[in-house]
Amino acid sequence: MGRPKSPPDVVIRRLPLYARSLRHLLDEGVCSVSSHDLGERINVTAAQIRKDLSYFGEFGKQGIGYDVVKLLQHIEHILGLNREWPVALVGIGHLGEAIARYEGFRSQGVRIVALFDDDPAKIGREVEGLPIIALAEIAAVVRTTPIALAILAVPAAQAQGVTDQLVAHGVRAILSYAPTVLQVPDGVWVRSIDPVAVLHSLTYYLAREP
Amino acid sequence: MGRPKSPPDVVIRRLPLYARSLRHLLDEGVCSVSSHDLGERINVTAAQIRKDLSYFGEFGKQGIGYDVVKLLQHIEHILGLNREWPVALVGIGHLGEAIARYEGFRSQGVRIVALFDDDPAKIGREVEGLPIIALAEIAAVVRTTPIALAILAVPAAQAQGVTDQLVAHGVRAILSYAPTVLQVPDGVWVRSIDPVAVLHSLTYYLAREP
DNA sequence: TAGATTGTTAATCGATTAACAATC
DNA sequence: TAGATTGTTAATCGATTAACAATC
Repeated sequence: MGRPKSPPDVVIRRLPLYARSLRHLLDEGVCSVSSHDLGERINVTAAQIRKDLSYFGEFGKQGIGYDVVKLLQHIEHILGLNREWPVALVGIGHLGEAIARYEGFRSQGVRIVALFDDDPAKIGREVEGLPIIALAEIAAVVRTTPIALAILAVPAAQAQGVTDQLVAHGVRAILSYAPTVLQVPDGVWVRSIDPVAVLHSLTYYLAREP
Repeated sequence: MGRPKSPPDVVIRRLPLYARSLRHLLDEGVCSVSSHDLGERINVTAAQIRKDLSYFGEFGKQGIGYDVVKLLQHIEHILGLNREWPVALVGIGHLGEAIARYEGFRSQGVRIVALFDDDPAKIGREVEGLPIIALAEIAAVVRTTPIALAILAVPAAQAQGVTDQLVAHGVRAILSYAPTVLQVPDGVWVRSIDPVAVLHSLTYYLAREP
């Protein structure tokens, strides 16, 4: 009978790329863009962009294209980027520190508000104005600032344990840099960034070339 | 008439996860594993593992499963991880330095052999025993050590220019951390790590929850 | 042997692309 | 108006899953 399909995850993962590209267009002073031109910038077909957007509404004008400002606002709203999500960063080694300092993370919709690490040598140090605190203190932190989103930059061996603690304190989405597959209950979202696995898939093609 | 299909990229991207899981099994002293048990560890169905492996040959025994050592060797060979691929790391900011120092990158099959950055303040400094050199020196470097694989940790604005230079000097696969879509000629492989885009897709689900 | 598990084929599911009426 | 481009439907393509004969 056709209740409206909810958008597949693969579409949700493309929306941030559309948003970024629209921000660039905005910077360039472009007011209006067609699905074709937008697609060219990110190597996606025009049909796919239109199909993706159609899950959420009608944002364009026939014969014209999309108003850059309005489409960007719509997508940011869909993604929840009109709010600011407080983020916990767990694991302040070299990588964690780079993440804490990375400009790009001070972006639309998310803000790192707490740094956790259980190494006594690190606790108390500040990075970018935020003190490093023990993970045990998360209970106190979420009492004043509920944290739904966390970034995990701990060694693989600790990743599952830390995940369990985060979830127990209300975290419902995790971006993990740990090279391991995390098990989480329903209702919790995990995405992994796995650069070594990516490198290891690239070598496949190198090994097979002329 | 059915010449054998070449394995889809999605299969190639899973192989490194199988390999990693097999290495863990090896560490645990497990000799033999079924597609079911292997799949459970990485949230993949048994059927998918068997189908994936079938693109490359027959590695198991009915009634028994797979010999861990042999399957691992096969997969590493398929991925080209039996060789060591010299890797160039370009962009030694906070992130680049974290990558250079990251234990996990000193892994099976790949080794960072050169650090590039064009910031005069950085050139000459050493990280983990490797000197930071100007990108212009890549011509000299590849003369002695041909480099097919590069990691890009430069700002988005420089990413395309750096990519063009790398490709001109023989690089054929790039792992990019720059939040931008790179354009490359045929025969060059690019994979992007885009943590901000991933965060921005997670907020979608957070925004929609109870 | 009986039980387990592979490799493979066919069925299913889902995502992408093509096409086009609607309309700016 | 004529040309351009949307939103949507149907067709295509590709990936995943189920099922099972083969066999250890």
